Amino acid sequence: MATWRRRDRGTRGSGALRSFYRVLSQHFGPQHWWPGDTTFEILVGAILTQNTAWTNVEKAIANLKQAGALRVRAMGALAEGELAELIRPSGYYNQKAQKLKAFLDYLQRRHGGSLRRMFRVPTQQLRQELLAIHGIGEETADSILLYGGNHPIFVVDAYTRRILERHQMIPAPASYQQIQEVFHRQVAPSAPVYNEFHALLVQTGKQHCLKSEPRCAGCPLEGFPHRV
DNA sequence: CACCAGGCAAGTA
DNA sequence: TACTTGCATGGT
Repeated sequence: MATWRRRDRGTRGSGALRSFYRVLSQHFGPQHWWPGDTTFEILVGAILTQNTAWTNVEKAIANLKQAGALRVRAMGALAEGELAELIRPSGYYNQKAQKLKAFLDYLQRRHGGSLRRMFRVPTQQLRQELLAIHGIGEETADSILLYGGNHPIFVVDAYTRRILERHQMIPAPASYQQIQEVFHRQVAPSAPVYNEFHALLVQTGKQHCLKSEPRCAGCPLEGFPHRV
Protein backbone atom coordinates (compact mmCIF):
# COMPACT_ATOMS: atom_id res chain seq x y z
CA MET A 1 0.00 0.00 0.00
CA ALA A 2 2.86 2.32 0.78
CA THR A 3 4.30 1.71 -2.68
CA TRP A 4 1.02 2.48 -4.39
CA ARG A 5 0.71 5.67 -2.35
CA ARG A 6 4.16 6.90 -3.31
CA ARG A 7 3.52 6.36 -7.00
CA ASP A 8 0.11 7.97 -6.76
CA ARG A 9 1.58 11.07 -5.19
CA GLY A 10 4.10 11.27 -8.00
CA THR A 11 7.56 10.03 -7.25
CA ARG A 12 10.46 11.02 -9.45
CA GLY A 13 9.83 9.65 -12.92
CA SER A 14 6.09 9.13 -12.61
CA GLY A 15 4.95 12.69 -13.15
CA ALA A 16 3.69 14.63 -16.11
CA LEU A 17 6.09 17.46 -15.35
CA ARG A 18 8.96 15.72 -17.09
CA SER A 19 6.74 15.39 -20.15
CA PHE A 20 5.92 19.09 -19.89
CA TYR A 21 9.63 19.83 -19.87
CA ARG A 22 10.35 17.69 -22.93
CA VAL A 23 7.48 19.19 -24.90
CA LEU A 24 8.23 22.81 -24.00
CA SER A 25 11.95 22.36 -24.55
CA GLN A 26 11.28 20.89 -27.98
CA HIS A 27 8.82 23.66 -28.84
CA PHE A 28 10.68 26.75 -27.66
CA GLY A 29 14.36 25.76 -27.52
CA PRO A 30 16.97 27.19 -25.09
CA GLN A 31 15.81 30.27 -23.17
CA HIS A 32 19.15 31.64 -21.88
CA TRP A 33 17.84 32.83 -18.54
CA TRP A 34 18.04 34.92 -16.37
CA PRO A 35 18.57 38.03 -18.54
CA GLY A 36 21.46 39.98 -17.01
CA ASP A 37 25.19 40.46 -17.53
CA THR A 38 26.32 40.05 -13.92
CA THR A 39 25.23 38.22 -10.80
CA PHE A 40 24.36 41.48 -9.10
CA GLU A 41 22.22 42.56 -12.04
CA ILE A 42 20.29 39.31 -11.74
CA LEU A 43 19.62 39.91 -8.04
CA VAL A 44 18.53 43.49 -8.64
CA GLY A 45 16.23 42.31 -11.42
CA ALA A 46 14.71 39.69 -9.12
CA ILE A 47 13.59 42.42 -6.72
CA LEU A 48 12.56 44.95 -9.34
CA THR A 49 10.36 42.51 -11.24
CA GLN A 50 8.08 41.82 -8.27
CA ASN A 51 4.54 42.08 -9.69
CA THR A 52 5.94 44.16 -12.54
CA ALA A 53 6.30 43.77 -16.32
CA TRP A 54 9.88 42.98 -17.33
CA THR A 55 9.90 45.82 -19.89
CA ASN A 56 9.59 48.26 -16.98
CA VAL A 57 12.43 46.53 -15.15
CA GLU A 58 14.63 46.97 -18.21
CA LYS A 59 14.13 50.72 -18.09
CA ALA A 60 15.12 50.82 -14.44
CA ILE A 61 18.17 48.62 -15.05
CA ALA A 62 19.22 50.92 -17.90
CA ASN A 63 18.99 53.92 -15.56
CA LEU A 64 21.13 52.15 -12.98
CA LYS A 65 23.74 51.25 -15.59
CA GLN A 66 23.77 54.80 -16.89
CA ALA A 67 24.37 56.09 -13.36
CA GLY A 68 27.08 53.50 -12.72
CA ALA A 69 24.96 52.19 -9.85
CA LEU A 70 24.69 48.58 -10.92
CA ARG A 71 27.51 47.49 -8.62
CA VAL A 72 27.38 46.56 -4.96
CA ARG A 73 29.63 49.35 -3.70
CA ALA A 74 28.12 52.04 -5.91
CA MET A 75 24.52 51.23 -5.06
CA GLY A 76 25.42 51.05 -1.40
CA ALA A 77 26.78 54.59 -1.61
CA LEU A 78 23.54 55.98 -3.04
CA ALA A 79 20.94 57.62 -0.84
CA GLU A 80 17.70 55.70 -0.78
CA GLY A 81 15.89 58.61 -2.41
CA GLU A 82 18.38 58.79 -5.28
CA LEU A 83 18.06 55.06 -5.80
CA ALA A 84 14.27 55.36 -5.82
CA GLU A 85 14.38 57.93 -8.63
CA LEU A 86 16.63 55.73 -10.77
CA ILE A 87 14.34 52.71 -10.49
CA ARG A 88 11.13 54.71 -10.85
CA PRO A 89 10.02 53.04 -14.13
CA SER A 90 9.82 49.65 -12.40
CA GLY A 91 6.95 50.81 -10.17
CA TYR A 92 6.62 50.58 -6.35
CA TYR A 93 9.90 52.47 -6.48
CA ASN A 94 9.96 53.68 -2.88
CA GLN A 95 9.37 50.19 -1.53
CA LYS A 96 11.84 48.63 -3.94
CA ALA A 97 14.57 51.14 -3.06
CA GLN A 98 14.09 50.18 0.57
CA LYS A 99 14.24 46.49 -0.36
CA LEU A 100 17.47 46.89 -2.33
CA LYS A 101 19.01 48.76 0.59
CA ALA A 102 17.90 46.06 3.01
CA PHE A 103 19.60 43.41 0.87
CA LEU A 104 22.80 45.46 0.58
CA ASP A 105 22.87 45.93 4.35
CA TYR A 106 22.56 42.19 4.83
CA LEU A 107 25.23 41.48 2.22
CA GLN A 108 27.66 43.90 3.83
CA ARG A 109 27.08 42.81 7.43
CA ARG A 110 26.87 39.07 6.88
CA HIS A 111 29.23 38.51 3.92
CA GLY A 112 31.44 41.59 3.81
CA GLY A 113 29.71 42.72 0.61
CA SER A 114 30.77 39.61 -1.32
CA LEU A 115 28.16 37.78 -3.39
CA ARG A 116 30.62 34.94 -3.93
CA ARG A 117 30.87 34.41 -0.19
CA MET A 118 27.10 34.63 0.20
CA PHE A 119 26.45 31.90 -2.34
CA ARG A 120 28.86 29.56 -0.56
CA VAL A 121 26.29 29.19 2.22
CA PRO A 122 24.31 25.91 1.93
CA THR A 123 21.06 26.28 -0.02
CA GLN A 124 18.47 25.90 2.74
CA GLN A 125 20.42 27.99 5.21
CA LEU A 126 20.91 30.78 2.69
CA ARG A 127 17.23 30.58 1.79
CA GLN A 128 16.29 31.21 5.42
CA GLU A 129 18.71 34.14 5.62
CA LEU A 130 17.26 35.69 2.46
CA LEU A 131 13.68 35.25 3.69
CA ALA A 132 14.59 37.18 6.82
CA ILE A 133 15.46 40.26 4.72
CA HIS A 134 12.72 42.85 4.31
CA GLY A 135 11.32 42.65 0.79
CA ILE A 136 12.49 39.14 -0.05
CA GLY A 137 9.75 36.53 -0.09
CA GLU A 138 9.79 32.95 -1.31
CA GLU A 139 9.86 33.59 -5.05
CA THR A 140 12.52 36.28 -4.85
CA ALA A 141 14.67 34.17 -2.53
CA ASP A 142 14.46 31.19 -4.86
CA SER A 143 15.17 33.33 -7.94
CA ILE A 144 18.29 34.64 -6.24
CA LEU A 145 19.38 31.13 -5.28
CA LEU A 146 18.73 29.54 -8.68
CA TYR A 147 19.50 32.29 -11.15
CA GLY A 148 22.09 34.17 -9.14
CA GLY A 149 23.87 31.32 -7.39
CA ASN A 150 23.06 28.19 -9.41
CA HIS A 151 21.56 26.48 -6.39
CA PRO A 152 19.17 23.68 -7.48
CA ILE A 153 15.85 25.03 -6.17
CA PHE A 154 12.70 25.56 -8.25
CA VAL A 155 11.18 29.02 -8.66
CA VAL A 156 7.38 29.17 -8.40
CA ASP A 157 5.80 32.26 -9.92
CA ALA A 158 2.35 33.37 -11.11
CA TYR A 159 2.83 31.66 -14.50
CA THR A 160 3.92 28.40 -12.92
CA ARG A 161 0.91 28.43 -10.62
CA ARG A 162 -1.57 29.24 -13.39
CA ILE A 163 -0.26 26.61 -15.80
CA LEU A 164 -0.18 23.86 -13.18
CA GLU A 165 -3.65 24.76 -11.92
CA ARG A 166 -5.13 24.69 -15.42
CA HIS A 167 -3.57 21.34 -16.12
CA GLN A 168 -4.79 20.00 -12.80
CA MET A 169 -1.32 19.26 -11.51
CA ILE A 170 -2.06 20.96 -8.17
CA PRO A 171 -5.17 21.62 -6.03
CA ALA A 172 -7.06 24.88 -6.70
CA PRO A 173 -5.52 26.87 -3.85
CA ALA A 174 -2.02 25.45 -3.41
CA SER A 175 0.70 26.94 -1.24
CA TYR A 176 4.06 27.97 -2.66
CA GLN A 177 5.76 25.12 -0.87
CA GLN A 178 3.19 22.64 -2.12
CA ILE A 179 3.84 23.61 -5.74
CA GLN A 180 7.59 23.64 -5.29
CA GLU A 181 7.48 20.14 -3.80
CA VAL A 182 5.77 18.82 -6.94
CA PHE A 183 8.78 19.92 -8.97
CA HIS A 184 11.37 18.75 -6.46
CA ARG A 185 9.65 15.36 -6.31
CA GLN A 186 9.27 14.80 -10.05
CA VAL A 187 12.40 16.44 -11.45
CA ALA A 188 15.86 15.47 -10.16
CA PRO A 189 17.67 18.44 -8.58
CA SER A 190 19.71 20.28 -11.23
CA ALA A 191 20.23 24.02 -11.45
CA PRO A 192 20.50 24.07 -15.28
CA VAL A 193 17.31 22.00 -15.64
CA TYR A 194 15.33 23.99 -13.06
CA ASN A 195 16.56 27.19 -14.69
CA GLU A 196 15.48 26.13 -18.15
CA PHE A 197 12.18 24.61 -17.03
CA HIS A 198 11.04 27.71 -15.19
CA ALA A 199 12.05 29.94 -18.10
CA LEU A 200 10.02 27.73 -20.43
CA LEU A 201 6.96 27.99 -18.19
CA VAL A 202 7.21 31.80 -18.20
CA GLN A 203 7.50 31.77 -21.98
CA THR A 204 4.44 29.52 -22.20
CA GLY A 205 2.54 31.76 -19.82
CA LYS A 206 3.33 34.91 -21.74
CA GLN A 207 2.47 33.51 -25.16
CA HIS A 208 -0.36 31.06 -24.53
CA CYS A 209 -1.57 30.56 -20.97
CA LEU A 210 -2.92 34.09 -20.50
CA LYS A 211 -5.06 35.09 -17.56
CA SER A 212 -7.77 36.33 -19.92
CA GLU A 213 -7.55 33.35 -22.31
CA PRO A 214 -8.36 30.15 -20.42
CA ARG A 215 -8.34 28.01 -23.54
CA CYS A 216 -4.64 28.50 -24.30
CA ALA A 217 -4.95 28.54 -28.11
CA GLY A 218 -1.97 27.00 -29.87
CA CYS A 219 -0.30 26.11 -26.60
CA PRO A 220 2.31 23.34 -26.86
CA LEU A 221 0.72 21.83 -23.73
CA GLU A 222 -2.77 21.63 -25.25
CA GLY A 223 -2.50 17.85 -25.61
CA PHE A 224 -2.33 17.45 -21.82
CA PRO A 225 -5.40 17.20 -19.54
CA HIS A 226 -6.92 20.62 -18.89
CA ARG A 227 -9.62 21.77 -16.52
CA VAL A 228 -13.00 22.77 -18.02
C1' DC B 1 -11.45 53.73 -19.78
C1' DA B 2 -10.10 48.92 -17.55
C1' DC B 3 -6.87 45.37 -17.09
C1' DC B 4 -2.40 43.34 -16.69
C1' DA B 5 2.57 42.44 -15.25
C1' DG B 6 8.08 36.85 -13.38
C1' DG B 7 5.34 39.95 -5.03
C1' DC B 8 5.69 41.41 -0.54
C1' DA B 9 4.62 43.17 4.08
C1' DA B 10 1.43 44.82 7.30
C1' DG B 11 -3.01 44.86 9.13
C1' DT B 12 -7.20 42.42 10.52
C1' DA B 13 -10.35 38.53 12.13
C1' DT C 1 -3.95 30.53 9.74
C1' DA C 2 -6.35 33.01 6.09
C1' DC C 3 -7.91 36.82 3.90
C1' DT C 4 -7.45 42.09 2.56
C1' DT C 5 -4.99 46.28 1.28
C1' DG C 6 -1.26 49.50 -0.30
C1' DC C 7 2.38 49.99 -3.20
C1' DA C 8 3.08 52.51 -8.93
C1' DT C 9 4.84 52.39 -13.52
C1' DG C 10 4.01 51.54 -18.48
C1' DG C 11 1.87 48.71 -22.20
C1' DT C 12 -2.45 46.98 -24.47
